[in-house]
Amino acid sequence: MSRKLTHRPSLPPMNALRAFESVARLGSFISAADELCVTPAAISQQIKSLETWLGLTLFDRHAQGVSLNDAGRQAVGQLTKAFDLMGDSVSGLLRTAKPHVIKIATLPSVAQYWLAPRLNALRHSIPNLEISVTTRQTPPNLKREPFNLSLFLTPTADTNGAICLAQDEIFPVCAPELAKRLHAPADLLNETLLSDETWFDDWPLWLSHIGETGPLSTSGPVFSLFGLALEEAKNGAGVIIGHGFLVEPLLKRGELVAPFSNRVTLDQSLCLEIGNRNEHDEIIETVVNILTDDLNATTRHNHK
Amino acid sequence: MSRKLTHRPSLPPMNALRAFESVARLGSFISAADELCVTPAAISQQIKSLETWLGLTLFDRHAQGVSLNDAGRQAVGQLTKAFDLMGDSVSGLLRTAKPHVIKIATLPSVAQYWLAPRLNALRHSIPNLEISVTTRQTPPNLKREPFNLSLFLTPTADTNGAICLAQDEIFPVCAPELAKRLHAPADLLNETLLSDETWFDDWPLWLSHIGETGPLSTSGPVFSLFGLALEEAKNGAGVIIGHGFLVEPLLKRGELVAPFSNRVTLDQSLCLEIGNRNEHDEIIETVVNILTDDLNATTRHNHK
DNA sequence: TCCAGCAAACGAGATTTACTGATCTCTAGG
DNA sequence: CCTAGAGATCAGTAAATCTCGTTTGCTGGA
Repeated sequence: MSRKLTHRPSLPPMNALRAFESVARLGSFISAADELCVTPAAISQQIKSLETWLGLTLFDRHAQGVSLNDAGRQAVGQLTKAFDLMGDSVSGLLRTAKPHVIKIATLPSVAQYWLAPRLNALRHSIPNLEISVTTRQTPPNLKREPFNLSLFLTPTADTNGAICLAQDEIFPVCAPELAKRLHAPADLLNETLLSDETWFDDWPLWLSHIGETGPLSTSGPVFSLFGLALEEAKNGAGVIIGHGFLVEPLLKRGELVAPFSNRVTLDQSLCLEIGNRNEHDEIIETVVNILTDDLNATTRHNHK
Repeated sequence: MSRKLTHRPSLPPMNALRAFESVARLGSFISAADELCVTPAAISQQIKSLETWLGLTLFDRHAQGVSLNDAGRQAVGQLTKAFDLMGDSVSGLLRTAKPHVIKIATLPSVAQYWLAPRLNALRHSIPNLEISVTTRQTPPNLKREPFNLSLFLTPTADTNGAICLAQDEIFPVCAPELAKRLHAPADLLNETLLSDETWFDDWPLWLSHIGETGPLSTSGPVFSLFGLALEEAKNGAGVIIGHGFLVEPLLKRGELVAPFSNRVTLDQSLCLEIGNRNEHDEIIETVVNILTDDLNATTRHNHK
């Protein structure tokens, strides 16, 4: 009945609020766009629609970006709480309804070379376990998105509350065959330098750390996934920068070798973060224990 | 860059969450549809999309409606808090940014006959005051929607925290000319009985309360607004059920008369509710004082 | 001073999402 | 057995949201 006399709902557009919260928290339209998986233009429009609806502006616009104004600063705290609550309620729902499902978010390369070898141990130790692995380039916001675990490279500065599994260490690796031609970094001049989109900067990074500033071209083939590039390297197609925790097993098996001793330690680690959990959630504890077995091999089996 | 490798955002559809929260709180798709100003079909689809996304159901379906299941019950509390927080942050934003704007939500008839005469007093007492009156059929959720005041008929049972301005009292009124023909309720048989959509039940209600169960037809012309019907009554077009707090001034001025002494007191009152406010918000205090002047005429001017 | 580069704004068209209106199902109650 | 009420379903449509290409405004370096 009163449904016909349609009054416009006096609520602001919610998606615009989410966009605002994201921009406010991250500090720029571009980062917010990344987080929400849209273009900055979409963010720009959402913010604009919100400001129009409210009849006031929320950001000061500068040439080099935006910054919250007083009004925006007032609102962001509560909004962040609200969206966190929302995310947490959904996570909680899924945890309770499907306690045997573990959702892990990680980098594609970590999933393939670090996580995959350990999945069998997990399935073996925990009957009925259902593991869902989601690969992405950026870590999820565990307060919002319903993942149980996240496994990403984290700058050493902000490893609070995370379990560090391995310091990140980079160095060139290649097929044993090819390595015979390499005696010093300068020899790389004659080789194909492989790289991938995620770690595109690894070659210049390693070269500059070892003091090599020569004419080495870092413009070899670029693969969309580290895994693809690494397979090529195994086939002898070129040299690639490997990350210690990923290539260690391959080195052990002799499928790859590290032609130089120059390892560069980066200021970041492979870190395991745990999402909000229910009380007495033994499954997640067990999973974490197994994944961290490499770290504290002596304290294994102390779960349950 | 990583913007291109579009991972689907791991968040549930927010509008579906809002629909769910509304249904959970109100207990039915239809009430939720009313609250959100959409059809029940829309709610049904939103709920369904949410349940599909989650991979679990949130309601038990019965023929006569839905009821929350365990999963739904777990989630609703947090979600309600989240949406309340969201609404509150927006309200706070508007209050702070535009402290001189007072938004009032009320019934159309109350706006016209009760509020309008008092607006001048408000404007007169508070310089620069900007009053925005929104009329609708159902009270706003003050935790969510950015109104400063709401003025609606509230059942006596749930007047907690509200200021009751007048008990609701209904009785027939008509033009003085027409009243000459009316000596007892039975005389209404020969008259046109006016009514409006909002208070369509007033005639049967009054008749049954005074013990009149006769053949009186209550099927006179129905106006979409009480105000229109009342104007017709003033013009002598028929008899209408008036609400005491609305027609009192018209009776005083002699534009209408109450032909019978049978007044029926309903179990509801005109109540003023105040939305979340900032500390030290003198303007809203003043407005409330002026609107409640009728009640406590002796304590007036005690604001400031 | 001029130019390159970054971040955001803008506009048009494409796409996705959400809503409506009509129809169908189920069941409690007459 | 029939009816009324609450949902579910479906197809067409309306609305919102997004993308792409371009433009603007500013800044820091040549």
